[in-house]
Amino acid sequence: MTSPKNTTDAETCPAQALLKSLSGKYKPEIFRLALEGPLRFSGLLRQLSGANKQSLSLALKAMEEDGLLERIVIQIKPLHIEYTLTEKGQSLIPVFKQLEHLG
Amino acid sequence: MTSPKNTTDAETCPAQALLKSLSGKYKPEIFRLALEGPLRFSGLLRQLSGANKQSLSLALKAMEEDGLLERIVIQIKPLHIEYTLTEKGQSLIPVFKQLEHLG
DNA sequence: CAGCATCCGCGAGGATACTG
DNA sequence: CAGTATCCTCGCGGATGCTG
Repeated sequence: MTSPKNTTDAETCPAQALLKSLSGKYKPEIFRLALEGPLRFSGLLRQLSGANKQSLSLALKAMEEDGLLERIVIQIKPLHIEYTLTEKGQSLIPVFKQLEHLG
Repeated sequence: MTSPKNTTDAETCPAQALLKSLSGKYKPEIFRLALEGPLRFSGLLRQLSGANKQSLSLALKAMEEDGLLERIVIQIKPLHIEYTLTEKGQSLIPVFKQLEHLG
């Protein structure tokens, strides 16, 4: 309320939103890996050293609910599931790189 | 190790260090208030709505140990104590404003 | 393979009482 | 006024076992 058109306002600042959506131990790294192509659950488990199924599952679900990732079920047995960046996720790539650059 | 002179390297990136030193519920706001002048304990307690003495005390001590704030005792009874930005703290003001601007 | 249910440990932060 | 000492709560993340 201090200034009418502030670029850091929550609604107008995608960095704000992204920062919130990526709050969590593995989410930033998951997002970064998603830049390189579709993700698989078991692949992530290996790449995110230290993560377990539970943590990973929760992180992916949260990112899906935040509209960052899309969950794609490939109907073969055994099931394969891919996670890819949504349109919204892709639109946030430049912001992500900015944040990454800051640390 | 991916690139030799990366601006996001911990040692070369003041944003990194500041982000770390300001991790905590009240520290960013304390820093911001410190820009406007010397801080007093009881004043902060009022301005940081929700903070209690314990939380504030720990935050101030951590920021002091991180070299951001200087603790100045004014020897009158009852004791008054002021917290001001150190040289290092002042040197980080531009970085702080950048981070603030991003959210 | 992918994911949920359950249990556990830890650290941040809050409430309150006591002290110099 | 400016803390310190305890105690408590809560959420994140880890470990493990079961299921489709």
